[in-house]
Amino acid sequence: MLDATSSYNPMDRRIPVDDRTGQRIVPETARRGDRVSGTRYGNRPTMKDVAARAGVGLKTVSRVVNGEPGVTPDTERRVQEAIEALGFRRNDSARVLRKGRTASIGLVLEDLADPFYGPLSRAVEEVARAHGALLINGSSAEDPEREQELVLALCARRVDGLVVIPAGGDHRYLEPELRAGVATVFVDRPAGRIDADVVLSDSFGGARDGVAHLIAHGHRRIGFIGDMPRIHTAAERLRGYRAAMEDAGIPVERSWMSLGVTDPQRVRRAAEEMLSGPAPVTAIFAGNNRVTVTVVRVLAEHDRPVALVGFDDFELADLLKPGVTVVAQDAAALGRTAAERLFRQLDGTLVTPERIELPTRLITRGSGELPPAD
Amino acid sequence: MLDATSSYNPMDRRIPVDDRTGQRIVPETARRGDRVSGTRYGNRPTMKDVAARAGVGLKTVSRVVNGEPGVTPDTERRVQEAIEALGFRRNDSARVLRKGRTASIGLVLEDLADPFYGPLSRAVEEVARAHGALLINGSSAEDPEREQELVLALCARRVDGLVVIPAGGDHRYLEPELRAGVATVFVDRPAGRIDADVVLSDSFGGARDGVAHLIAHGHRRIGFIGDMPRIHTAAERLRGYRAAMEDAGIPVERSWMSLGVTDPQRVRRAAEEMLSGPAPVTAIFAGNNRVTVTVVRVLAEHDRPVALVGFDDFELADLLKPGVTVVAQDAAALGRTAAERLFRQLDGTLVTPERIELPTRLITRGSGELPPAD
DNA sequence: TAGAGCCTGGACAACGTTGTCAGATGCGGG
DNA sequence: CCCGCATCTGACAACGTTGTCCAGGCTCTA
Repeated sequence: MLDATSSYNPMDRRIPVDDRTGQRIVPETARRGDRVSGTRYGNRPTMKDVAARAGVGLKTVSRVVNGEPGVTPDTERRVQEAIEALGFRRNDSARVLRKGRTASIGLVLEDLADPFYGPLSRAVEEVARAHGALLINGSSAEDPEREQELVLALCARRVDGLVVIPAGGDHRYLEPELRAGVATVFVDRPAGRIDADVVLSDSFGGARDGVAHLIAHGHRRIGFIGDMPRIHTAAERLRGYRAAMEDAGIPVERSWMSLGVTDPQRVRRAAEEMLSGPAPVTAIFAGNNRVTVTVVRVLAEHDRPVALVGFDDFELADLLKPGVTVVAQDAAALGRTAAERLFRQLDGTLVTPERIELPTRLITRGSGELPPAD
Repeated sequence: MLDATSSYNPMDRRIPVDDRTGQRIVPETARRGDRVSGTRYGNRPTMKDVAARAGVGLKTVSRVVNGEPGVTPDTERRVQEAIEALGFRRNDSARVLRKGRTASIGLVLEDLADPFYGPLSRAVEEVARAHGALLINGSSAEDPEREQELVLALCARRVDGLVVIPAGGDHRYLEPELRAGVATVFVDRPAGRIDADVVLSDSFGGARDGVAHLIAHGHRRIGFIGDMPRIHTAAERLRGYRAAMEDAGIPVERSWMSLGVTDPQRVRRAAEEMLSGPAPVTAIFAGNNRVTVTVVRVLAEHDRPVALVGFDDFELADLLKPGVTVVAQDAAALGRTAAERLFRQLDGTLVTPERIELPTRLITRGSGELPPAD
């Protein structure tokens, strides 16, 4: 774990006590009375300070800061000078308290470092920016509790809206928030036990098409490696795999499927098992990005050519030998669509929650077109 | 551009006016007087509402919410029930206003979608989390004005600290913020005209080592493709290139260097030019991630083998044929180090600004060890 | 049984901003 | 010269929370 034993504990619930004496430490605010030339010592100038310096009223400063009409150019100049001189910056917390809106939206995703979420996050940010809002984001690390913790922290900060890539399966804890008017859109996976907007990729259709592609190239023994079925996308992709196999009248063997496998070592083992034995698979369908990459590594060490189709595109997939055929989903489009719906909720254009599925696209690059090496 | 003509304009400076009638629209707050069973209609319950429902005083609710001592179990239970029933969530804006700290830090980087910044961002987030703080981030898109806009917006929201990957070269606009006690750390590139903490990779040393590596493998005509020298890292890497060449006594020809080139098409053209003509380069040093990838693409189409070393590692570099030799920097370490310094500033452990350089690591994978094909 | 001391709970002000409203100022016309 | 009007300005309350401080009720002891 990370070290967090510092004295910076903004949300600390304990009363600070001096280690040696056991005395209560004098809280910061008690020391703040001292004034140095009009501004609180060690603190930021307020509109009041600006007003005093410019020799005008408080509200006049407010008007200048917000570009409201009704201030003579001369007064405005004096105020501007005072602002400049003091380095005044409006306190948006106070503003929010008064106005009710924060002009910020929250994004909760699984892991910012995952290349799939980078573009998604960026797309959400761009839409937010176009609406004058800032983006606060957090990674749930695929942990439902951490997701809830994050979401509630964002709500406590009164974000105007939430874009959530759910880790958990039960989002009833959001009900009071929805009632309070927090716009909410779920992305990539549907919300659990709650009626809300959802924007998804067509995981089922994409996986079915990808597997059908392998079947069309003559494969019958096709492996599937994917995440835990409790994750909606993983379950849907598995369903797509099964559907394609069933459509082709191929009974699926137990040993061809590896579920809930996600870390490289286990993926590696799973792939190696499928590829050994008396009747090894001749093709593999990889349920996501990370799995695909690991499988590529395994296949690179493998002598017999094995076909591969992966769900989700990745950089350089075209440069590998052979290029990796993938079912591509558009992460940026997911983010953009979700954010746009969010802001339409906020301006009242949107009322009824909907479920939107974005199509996927099969990109053939070679690995998915290899014939079975029986 | 993105559509932003909605009625959601939280930071709008104009007074809302009805399009057709020209009448001023009644502002939200004017409608909020209506009360429904104790809570503001369409609004969130406050501690006052909880207090009323639980039949206790306001401060008692505050105590329960913050886990402060001095509340009988029975009272606490009643308050908890009221909180539950009303779906109360503490308003952190008000809290901030009162306490002075927001428990959030801002991160301004170039582009969240860039694979280099994902891990960096995540590392900052983890440290923040360990300190109970949330992360707000924004992309500057390498635009100094947008950087400043973002930073100031974050300051207005009173983030406790800032981690900035600077796009601009002049950060004097941050002076009032620093004076006001906003902890600030610059990452990846140094701050301009201001005295602040900086955490960098050793771009100069890394580039010098990378180029020296090529020289050690017999190359003398070595190309350099990098970003605009106004970007500090780009300038440093160029300096490293020149230093290595000079150390080896190789005079650098003008045509070997391509600066300020960053989009794929121009990188492609630059690489092709270096590789043609009477005395083409036999090796290329790529100044960053994106350049490296594009050069790999060009070389893949090229018949004669050309050695390549890239600055900054990327996923799958090992899987290409040949594997790409890189000077790796640790993005996560950059983020972690920066964030840790930030919180040490916040708890007062750290006072004097410092410049920290993190070492790079040469990872040989094949492309950098190719002999010159003279 | 009275008084000291502790524990619990609540009234109140303050944080920095914005909306309301009324007062001040200046100008032109009667 | 004074009134009316428009324009500009400022006093004040409110937003929801937390820190301070005091009151009232309890227990314990002399």
